[in-house]
Amino acid sequence: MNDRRNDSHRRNATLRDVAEACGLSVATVSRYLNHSIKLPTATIDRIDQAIAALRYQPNPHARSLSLGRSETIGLVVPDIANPFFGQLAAAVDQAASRFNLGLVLCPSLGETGRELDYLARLSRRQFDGLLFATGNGDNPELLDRLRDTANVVILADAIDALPLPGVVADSEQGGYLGTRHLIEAGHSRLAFVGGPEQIASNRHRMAGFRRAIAEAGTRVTRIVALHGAYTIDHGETAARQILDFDPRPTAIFAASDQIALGLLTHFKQEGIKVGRDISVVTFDDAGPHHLFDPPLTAIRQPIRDLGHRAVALMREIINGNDIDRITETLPIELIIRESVKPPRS
Amino acid sequence: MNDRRNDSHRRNATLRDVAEACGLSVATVSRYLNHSIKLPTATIDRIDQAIAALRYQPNPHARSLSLGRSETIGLVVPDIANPFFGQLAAAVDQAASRFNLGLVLCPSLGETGRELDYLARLSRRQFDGLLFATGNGDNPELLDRLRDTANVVILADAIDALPLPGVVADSEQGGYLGTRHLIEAGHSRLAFVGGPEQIASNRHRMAGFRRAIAEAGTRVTRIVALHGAYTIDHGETAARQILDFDPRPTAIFAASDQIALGLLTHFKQEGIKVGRDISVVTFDDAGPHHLFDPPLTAIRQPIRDLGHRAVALMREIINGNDIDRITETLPIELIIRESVKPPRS
DNA sequence: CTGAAAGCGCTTACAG
DNA sequence: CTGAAAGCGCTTACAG
Repeated sequence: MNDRRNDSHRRNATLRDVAEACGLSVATVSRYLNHSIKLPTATIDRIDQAIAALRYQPNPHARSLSLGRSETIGLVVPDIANPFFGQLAAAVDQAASRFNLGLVLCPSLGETGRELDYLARLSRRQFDGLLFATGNGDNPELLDRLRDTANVVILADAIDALPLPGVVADSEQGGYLGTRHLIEAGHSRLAFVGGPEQIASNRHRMAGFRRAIAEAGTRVTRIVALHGAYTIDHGETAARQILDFDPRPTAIFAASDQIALGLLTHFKQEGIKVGRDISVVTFDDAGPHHLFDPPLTAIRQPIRDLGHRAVALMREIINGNDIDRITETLPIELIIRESVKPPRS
Repeated sequence: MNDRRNDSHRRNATLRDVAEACGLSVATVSRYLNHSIKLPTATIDRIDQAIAALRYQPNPHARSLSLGRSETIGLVVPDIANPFFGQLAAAVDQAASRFNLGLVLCPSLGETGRELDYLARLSRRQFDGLLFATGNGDNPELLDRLRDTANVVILADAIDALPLPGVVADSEQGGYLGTRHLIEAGHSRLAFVGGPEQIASNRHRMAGFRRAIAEAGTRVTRIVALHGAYTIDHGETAARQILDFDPRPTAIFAASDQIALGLLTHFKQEGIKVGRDISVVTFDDAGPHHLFDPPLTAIRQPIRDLGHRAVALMREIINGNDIDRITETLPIELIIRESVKPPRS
């Protein structure tokens, strides 16, 4: 016993150490720590002193094992190096830490395998809940697992096929506003460069694109849609294709920042000047677009609100409150900069 | 007992469930799973089938509690929304997952309190190791804790005061190369806009800046150094101050991308054209700088290598191999774009 | 080689 | 109100 005591500055102190140190049972100290007991202030002081002296901190594994929950949520994102997800992660972290919820980042690289793995860890209660941003909402296996998994909230990219709680930006309205802006500038040949054709965010952005075009009637004479992935590579490829069309589209709606980056990179390489030679609006607006040449007009996602709202929803779920299994839509905003100009006749 | 069996499709299966299912003891199954036993193939098949049928997966909390380690490392970064750290996190994740190490992101917001908290969790074995990127390397309390904490590797920002294993970019050489580039373009009035004055990365970048100037002899006639923080705000403030100097510096070395972003934002606002009116080189190069107006000349950090090397070091440490408690320096690269031009006479 | 049992450090239903 | 004890689901030293 003395041995245990003596090297307790080496080992981490356990609940038992502090209980012994103040002549109480571990049960009492545990209850005190979990606020499920009222104690005389003298006792409280003794405990607090022992805790301070021993630098006691609860072992999270033991606690989680016993409790069957971890007080931690996970955030799965396709690519943490993408500033949109970086900013989203920062927003989620801020909200989570306000509620004393741990946050672990779960990068999926867009791989369904990794996503399923995170779901499995959820069911092992390694996480109490999972905030799920995925571009694989059309994958049957993933849908299957998602269907009978509780404590998931969809984030950033809707999954239409399933009634799941979630928060996303208003992609349809974003597609609409951006495209209308293009049309109002006088463009009649439009290109939509999108992500994976079947996933909700892409379909919604495309739907908004279509709505603006329908509204414009005969003013729009030509449309091309190039679906693919929300990546720089796809943007570059699409840029190449667009330059080859005859007649060439004069304005592009890029369904994500990464796509726009690819577009701009290729145009720059080819000496095509955005604004003057071709107009572009992007979606997300998670980059320093005001410093671009030219400054990039964009549909801005409400990143902070998305993150905060998702955490709020998750808290409701974890606390056992009933919640609508529908995904909420947050408003987007058109940020007009200088990448959209009238077409040169 | 039958009860347990019957609802085992509801509960998560435990090791005991699979042991019962194939008529073995939990000890044997556990040993099999941990590769510390040779079994007849018939038995192996039985176990594998039971595992598959019950969809068994080990409970990570139980495992960690029993083992006293978590097979997880943490990455503490000041700001996950900063693309430099986002890209660093992606690199670390890639390396960690290659070794089947879990990674949890620990955003510190630059707060020492949070950093100490992560260190405490490390000593509770919530992490087996911590990759530590901090701008608080001059904080005495943090230094104290770091001194007697094992399993920490310093990342991205050196801590000179302590002999700790780590990996950083060659800030001194970066400061030198960037500044020499400015001087070679013909500038004689130079400004250094840095981060916190006392931290290693800033001092090293400043030292490189000084070395280039010393080397230039009398060609450089005026120097101003504006230390502060690696933030956009500081960049904006510094830009304002620089414009007020008389005579005004004609070239700026920005010690981080965030600082450069602030600089450029203010200059743009004021109608000062970078390249023409003032030259700028940035440090980090984690943004789409080739698309800026003008494209930003930069010192590029070897982000991927930093992340990979840090994980490799951590593995050595975790595996108990002796490792030098020195921080390694990785080479940087000068990326010449168009934000540095000769001064207008 | 295999199994029964102790132990990891908590929480909490159950008795007193 | 408080404590002894069981239990969370693993791993592994110790016996057989």
